[in-house]
Amino acid sequence: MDVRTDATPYHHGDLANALLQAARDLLEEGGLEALSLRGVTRRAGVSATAAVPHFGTLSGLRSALAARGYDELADALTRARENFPPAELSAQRESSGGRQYPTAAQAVGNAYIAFALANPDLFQLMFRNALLDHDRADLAAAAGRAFEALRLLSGHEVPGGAQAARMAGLWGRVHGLAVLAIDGMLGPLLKGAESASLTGFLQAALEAAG
Amino acid sequence: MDVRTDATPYHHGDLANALLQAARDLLEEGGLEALSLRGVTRRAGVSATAAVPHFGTLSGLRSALAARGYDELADALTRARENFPPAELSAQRESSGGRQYPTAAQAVGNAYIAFALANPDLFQLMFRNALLDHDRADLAAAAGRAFEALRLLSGHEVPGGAQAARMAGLWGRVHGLAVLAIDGMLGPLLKGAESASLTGFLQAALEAAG
DNA sequence: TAGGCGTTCTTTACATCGTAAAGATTCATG
DNA sequence: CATGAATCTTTACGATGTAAAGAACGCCTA
Repeated sequence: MDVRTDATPYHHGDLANALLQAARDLLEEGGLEALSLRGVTRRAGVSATAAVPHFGTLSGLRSALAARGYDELADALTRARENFPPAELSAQRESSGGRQYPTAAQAVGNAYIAFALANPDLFQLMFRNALLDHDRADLAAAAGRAFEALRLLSGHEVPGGAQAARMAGLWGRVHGLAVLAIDGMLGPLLKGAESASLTGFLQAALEAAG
Repeated sequence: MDVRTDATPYHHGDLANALLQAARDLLEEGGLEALSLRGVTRRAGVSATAAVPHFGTLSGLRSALAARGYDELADALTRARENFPPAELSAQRESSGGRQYPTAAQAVGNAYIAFALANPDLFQLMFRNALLDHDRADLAAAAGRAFEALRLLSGHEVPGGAQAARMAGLWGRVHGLAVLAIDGMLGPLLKGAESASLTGFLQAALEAAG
């Protein structure tokens, strides 16, 4: 017997997206520990197990969220590369004959760090493979896109098989600075630095020679 | 009325250490998610809440474990610096006049990465500040020791306020490579590299110029 | 258009977890 | 030897992930 008299219909219509949005909110508000299936469904106003048909387990929800993160990261990296050089620098570049590709690669690195700082908890989730299910097709596809875009970190090719090691070195540096900054580990170093702003300090750290 | 007739005494004697050892075992076996207060006490053969007098909450247990990790990391870094140069290289160093400090700094970086690869889950725990309680004196002290030892990453001083940025750059590179390797992110890059071994690849990535 | 089926969502249930509180036991200190 | 502090157990409670069964809905087909 149909006893539903209130306005909310039995079927939500777009519950998967609503749950993902709620999950992202919870993640931003309380970090990874605050991301729970029950919390997500509670915020979306549905029953405690309503996420099961869409994501299965908690790891499924996390993976769907991480997939979105990888999509956004891939977009941010390719956008940083395509929008380079910025308009205000094109005149200078033409006159001085400065190298375009290296600084374009720097712009990609800056975009990587900017994404991490803008979405710290999502970024951490994306790189905790133990919490994710890489068998999910959407996650594997999005991560692949991001890794492909990551090659823009390297501005120029390098002879021999050293290209992979070079990529890893560049990636390691931007990734390490990103996670150290997210976890608040750079506080003491930042205090003894010239630039008071975190992004300025990270910029200097990126440019400092090894 | 005393009804205890079995051999196990009511007081354990060294439960704190036993719990920490059990915690470390659980961490190595099942990762961060497997580290639970109840699991630790279960493995130690005591009641479910026996850890409370020693560590308080779960975050307290994690912090005590992380403190041990920082102690070990500090030891590993200082040992790597003090044991440099290795005996087989001292003759070459004297004859060629090679720079000692930069390669000693490399040895410190290698020790950092070696520690992370040898204790992946402990390493991850140490750098997740949201899970730790830095008000605990032992954790703050051990972390301070490790950060002090970390300065050995920089082989020589640098003029002006750029020293902090240089330190961050060096730290970021070794830390980033360590966490990327731990999370299995370097697989695709490793496949297209010369050296098949992970440590050899990381070595090449460290030396690759930016 | 009516019936049936798969999907979506709810309800119920259960094991496990962190943690608080109170009691039992032992140690230490006077 | 007595008293209090520290250690450990027992009990209890709310929250979580997940499994299973049932209700409501959309859709496809006869």
